[in-house]
Amino acid sequence: MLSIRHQIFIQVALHLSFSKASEILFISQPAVSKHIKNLEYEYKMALFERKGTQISLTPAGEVLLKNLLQAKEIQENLVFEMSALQNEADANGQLRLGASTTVALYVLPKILSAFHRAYPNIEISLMNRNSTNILKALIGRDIDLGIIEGNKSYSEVEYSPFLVDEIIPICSSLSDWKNQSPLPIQKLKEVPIVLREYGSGTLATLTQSLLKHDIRITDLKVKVRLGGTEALKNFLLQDTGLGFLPERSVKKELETGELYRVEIAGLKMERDFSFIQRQGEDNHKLRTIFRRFAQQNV
Amino acid sequence: MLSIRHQIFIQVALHLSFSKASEILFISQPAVSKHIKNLEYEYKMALFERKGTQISLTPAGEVLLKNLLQAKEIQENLVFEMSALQNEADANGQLRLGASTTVALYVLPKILSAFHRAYPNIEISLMNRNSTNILKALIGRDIDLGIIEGNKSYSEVEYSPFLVDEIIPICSSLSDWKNQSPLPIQKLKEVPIVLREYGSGTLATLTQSLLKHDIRITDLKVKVRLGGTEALKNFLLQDTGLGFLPERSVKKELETGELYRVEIAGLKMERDFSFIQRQGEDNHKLRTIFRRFAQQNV
DNA sequence: TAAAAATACTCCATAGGTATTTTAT
DNA sequence: ATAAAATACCTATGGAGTATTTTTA
Repeated sequence: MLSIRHQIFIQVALHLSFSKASEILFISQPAVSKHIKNLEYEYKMALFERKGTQISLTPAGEVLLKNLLQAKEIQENLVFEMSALQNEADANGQLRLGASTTVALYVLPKILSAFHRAYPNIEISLMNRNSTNILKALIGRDIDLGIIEGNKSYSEVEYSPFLVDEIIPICSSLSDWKNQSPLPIQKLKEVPIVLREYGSGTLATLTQSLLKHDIRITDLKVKVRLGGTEALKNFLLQDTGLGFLPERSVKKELETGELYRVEIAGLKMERDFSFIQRQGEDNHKLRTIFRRFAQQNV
Repeated sequence: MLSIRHQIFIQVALHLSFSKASEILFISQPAVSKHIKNLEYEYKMALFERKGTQISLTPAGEVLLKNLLQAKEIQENLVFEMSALQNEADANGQLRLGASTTVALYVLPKILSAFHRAYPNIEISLMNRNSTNILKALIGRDIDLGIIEGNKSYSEVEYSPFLVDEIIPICSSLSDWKNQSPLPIQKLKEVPIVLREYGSGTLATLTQSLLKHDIRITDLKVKVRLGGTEALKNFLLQDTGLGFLPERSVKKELETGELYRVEIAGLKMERDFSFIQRQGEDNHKLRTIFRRFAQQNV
């Protein structure tokens, strides 16, 4: 849809290199030079500043890039819609997802597998970072669709709800706390606790929920702090302490009986996950289809 | 920005004719045929149905057109932004406006003249219809920016406020009602009145305002009904009756003393005019600039 | 002196033309 | 018979290549 010339410009502008662009596009470097020169003649303006071996965008180049990236979004959608018309299974396109750990590890694998069966020609990539970095990656156009905690309605971003994740108290089936369930909430202060590291979303939710019962993290007998859901899970499997984990991350272990869900009266820990995409890009059919598919297959 | 091929497709799809498109684009009809054929080969789908001498879009053609029109919006914006970078006065583009009578006749001329002085290379066209038809023209993409009464927040359309128009009671300077000002509102029922035709916005506002004082149009002694503001104004200049007109339409006549503003206690008649543009097309710089310019130069 | 962009030149694919045929009303 | 699109065939521009030079860090 976009003229070859403008497609070439986009790559040069994104990589700030004529030769890098030529490699990506599988054409020669002089061809790239010529196209950019033609564009500069066409617009009667320099699009790049040549500073020795480095190049950078001029203001005109920035304006051009901004508009072309918008058009490129439409082009990608067009590719998808046209290919999908022939046959759903032939639908063609690429989707760059980003999600924070719980979703990326325990929710998406099943969904992605089913989605891939339904649309085998869609290339999906998944980035796994914390919410802040997913947001950055979205704004920086490194991903097309993100799934993060909360929905703080950032002005550059559109939110749509995905799922509610429950954090539950867990102990090993060997642990004594299994028999003491349900546990009165104030009793928590006497139990040896295993926690996630500072900065984890799971820990933040736990902190929030306990505060409602006037309990602070510092009131707890914290035995050890572990980085990552899996590490914590594996620790609990070997230990007698009590830990807090997303229900989805221990589904299998609860079924096999390796881990046990301890009831704590009145303690409900939930966090919302939402889809995010860049403002004004809601006419992108593949993203909409993926969102609906995910919402229906959680 | 769009490849030549797709630009040609757009024209064929909009006019549903290969030869019409060839005329518009100043190329031969066989060239058009070839390009469409190539596109159909590229997408591996028919884009047009050939039914004898007529052609129509296939579903695939519809999808392609929809996406390309979105991209064309961006292309037009790009042309404007790039040309404006060189020099504001060189800014290049076209703007198709639509407005209802009061605005088109009494507000826009001054603004358009000033705007043309500031941006001599922008082609402006102005369509003058009633609010409903302006809305239709906007949705049908015959205009880019409209100015209509009210702001009923139609889902396909974005509103932004422009100005408040006051409707005032008017009589000729020869008329006796000039001396009876201010007039008690109930006295209106005894005054010979000249009204606009059914369906006019001015009449609707008048009807609304009188209803607040429990006065119906049928309570008035309506002498004559006239189609159009100018007709009504010219009639009043020759007559002794009382009429209602937008203040902006009689500004000059009030200054010269040919017409006179009758005060009616407690009767305030106002209507809001708003800019309208298609949803999601707010990144169109020329339209934004024109809106701001107009708002500052009312 | 090495890395990146620009220049020079060559070649061929394709956008565009004219003339003509096909198709459906 | 006429209007519109398709086909055939020709031309020339411009997009792409290789080889080489220029530039500057």
